[in-house]
Amino acid sequence: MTPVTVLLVDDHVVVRAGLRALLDSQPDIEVIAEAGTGEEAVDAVSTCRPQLVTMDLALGAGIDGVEAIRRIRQVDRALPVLVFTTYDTDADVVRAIDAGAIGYLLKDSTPQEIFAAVRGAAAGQSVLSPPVASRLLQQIQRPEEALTPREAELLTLLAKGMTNKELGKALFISEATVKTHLAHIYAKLGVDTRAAAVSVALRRQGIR
Amino acid sequence: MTPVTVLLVDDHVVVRAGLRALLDSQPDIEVIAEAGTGEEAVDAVSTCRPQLVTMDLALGAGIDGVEAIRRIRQVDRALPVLVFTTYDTDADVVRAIDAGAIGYLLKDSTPQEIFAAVRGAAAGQSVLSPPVASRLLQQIQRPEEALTPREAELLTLLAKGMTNKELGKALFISEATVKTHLAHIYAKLGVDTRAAAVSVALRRQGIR
DNA sequence: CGGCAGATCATCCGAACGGTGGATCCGCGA
DNA sequence: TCGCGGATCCACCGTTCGGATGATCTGCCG
Repeated sequence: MTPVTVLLVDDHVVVRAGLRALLDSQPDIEVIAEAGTGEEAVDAVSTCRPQLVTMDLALGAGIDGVEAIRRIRQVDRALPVLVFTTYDTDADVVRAIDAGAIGYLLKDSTPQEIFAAVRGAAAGQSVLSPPVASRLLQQIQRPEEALTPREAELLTLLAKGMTNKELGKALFISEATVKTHLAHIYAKLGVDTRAAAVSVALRRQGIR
Repeated sequence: MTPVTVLLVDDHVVVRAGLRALLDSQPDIEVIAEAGTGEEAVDAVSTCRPQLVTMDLALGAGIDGVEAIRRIRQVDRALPVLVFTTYDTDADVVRAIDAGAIGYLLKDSTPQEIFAAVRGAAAGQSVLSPPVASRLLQQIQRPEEALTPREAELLTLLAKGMTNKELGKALFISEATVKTHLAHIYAKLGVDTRAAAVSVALRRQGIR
């Protein structure tokens, strides 16, 4: 039988080299291309026609991993994309799955887990790292903690240290509305000050 | 001539495999051992006697990279340790250099930079990734931005979302003193709200 | 010894914030 | 069609915060 052909996408040469070394050690898996940016990845999908893509979410320059997934799936909706990244923040996982990723693997996975994930994803099965899976379950089990898009938007700006007045101008809403959103955010996050909310926000949604 | 013998320390199998693949492609460099935790690394230094150690700072379980560097240098003060990590937060760089690292390399470095760094470090030369170097220079050129220990302490607690009153009780000082410290912190960080200060604090000192 | 930096405390005041309790509008699904 | 959740808005009120300013005490370095 022919091996599964894989395209690696990661901006770190070292990670690409490592994944290639690991995957090529398996007779039924073959890395046929690498890409260091999202743009390269989209091109490589067209030219190399891999059967599976592994995708880092943080890609340094250019479009990010989520956007790359989206574009790849515009080119080939059947092509499974397996996210392979370091962090499993709530927002990242949801955004990646939303963009069409078939699985979400953490970089500290064991080789066995990685092989199984690649084979599973190539066969069309969803694969999630255990920590990611439990996170998602939590998210589902506690929907009351899920911020609305507008609240998340506000929280992001809040994390920049903006005042209510500035938030209002930035979002084209009144200061009163800002305060209403903030009150909702505080309730959902279990805090009662903007400083604490910023703290939670930066931990949750990763760093910027 | 005999190649430089290297011990790789990183909790990610993929990264170890990648570095090994890269370094072993060079005739004058030879990876002789790998370690996934700080404790393993210290043991491996004794048993394998490498001429150079590459060290990730985030090691998952057990002691962290900085502590590992410290212990390795207790075993062999002449053994150069090259930090090889993803992030270059101010605090990390300073702590690693302080612990005795001879260089600080970022994981998104090119293979050429990595080879040069390994050869340089093995020869006893200090090597810093350009972004890291510029950061350190900034730190030195703007000592006025350096927070006093007390201010840093306060900032850490502030990042937990505490109010002035709570900060005062936690640090056994009056609320007035808290405000004085905060004013100094704001001036040094170039912000004027506690939320913005928290934001800066979390970026600077890494997370947690 | 004299000064300087750090830590401590104080007071005052206007601005910003957080809590409470409303209100309207819209779209979506039961 | 009738809710319900999301987004928007408003007013009131007490608390907190940030800025300005000045003061004392300590330890250290020249």
